[in-house]
Amino acid sequence: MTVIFSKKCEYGLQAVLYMAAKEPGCVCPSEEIAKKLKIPKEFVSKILQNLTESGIVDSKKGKSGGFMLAKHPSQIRLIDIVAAIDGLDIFNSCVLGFPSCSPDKPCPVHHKWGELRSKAYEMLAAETMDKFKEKTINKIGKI
Amino acid sequence: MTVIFSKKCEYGLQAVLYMAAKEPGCVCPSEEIAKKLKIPKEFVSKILQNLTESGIVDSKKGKSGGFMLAKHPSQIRLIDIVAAIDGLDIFNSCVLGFPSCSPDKPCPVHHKWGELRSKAYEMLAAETMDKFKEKTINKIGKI
DNA sequence: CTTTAATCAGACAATTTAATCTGTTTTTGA
DNA sequence: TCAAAAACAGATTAAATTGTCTGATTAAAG
Repeated sequence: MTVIFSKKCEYGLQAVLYMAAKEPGCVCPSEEIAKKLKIPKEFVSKILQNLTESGIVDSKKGKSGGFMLAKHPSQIRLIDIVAAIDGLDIFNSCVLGFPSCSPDKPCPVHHKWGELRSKAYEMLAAETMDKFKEKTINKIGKI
Repeated sequence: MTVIFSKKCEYGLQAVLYMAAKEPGCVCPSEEIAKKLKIPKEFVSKILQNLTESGIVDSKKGKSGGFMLAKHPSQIRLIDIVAAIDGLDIFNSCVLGFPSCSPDKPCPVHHKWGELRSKAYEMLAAETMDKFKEKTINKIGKI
């Protein structure tokens, strides 16, 4: 099997995209998010608690509580979620699994892979949540 | 955590690169490969058995036996190893984990990510083992 | 004030992946 | 022929990831 992001990270990205697609400041209980995205409720709840610690999400306890974005969607980048959940190791470690792969000890694909990786990073760092509102609504309607 | 290839696949790529860097037709016992690459012997042995079934590697049992490449290094692409071990799902499934992501049901990053993914595929499909001989020798000397 | 619905905290279970172990078969070479 | 060294097969263990459960705490609303 091959993975880019962990399930945690995938769900985290989905959940934040979901919240960003709703009215700003809107409070979403984890159950709503879980149902709409068809993912486990307790799991998404845990993940959003993590993102709360990272300052990306805010939470409100008690009845009519739930989660909401802590910042305007235009201030949240895809890479912020990835960094908070999976970390940024993938953008530094060797794709072939060689130890201490670096410019002076490069693995055979160091340069070529590095280019792709940089492009991926740049993409994730350039795109903010506000750009995806319409696309997210569209996709979630079709799950 | 984030992963591109599984450990199996990483070790498989390393082992094939190692064999491709040696004299053509050279027989390598798994112990030698494991020691040089500093990876578990039994594990690499298992992986090379898999690659034998896929026709990328050949094996010779008994004393002075071991593994060797089944084809000339110029006929083995990086993507062949990936396909044999991890499969090519990563190049088809949604990076955000959305179900049935496709051109008519695209996820928010479908297009942008698709471009990067295609570039990665093309790279892995273009590069053959013979291109890496020198770089591999260099890297393994520094592990 | 009590019920209800939510986060939160932490333990637990299940699954997958990674790694190890044990033993068998095969082949070479002394 | 026999011992050594290898692949091969399959079971087992270990670790990480994913998912579930239980209960505590908090806050709103009747």
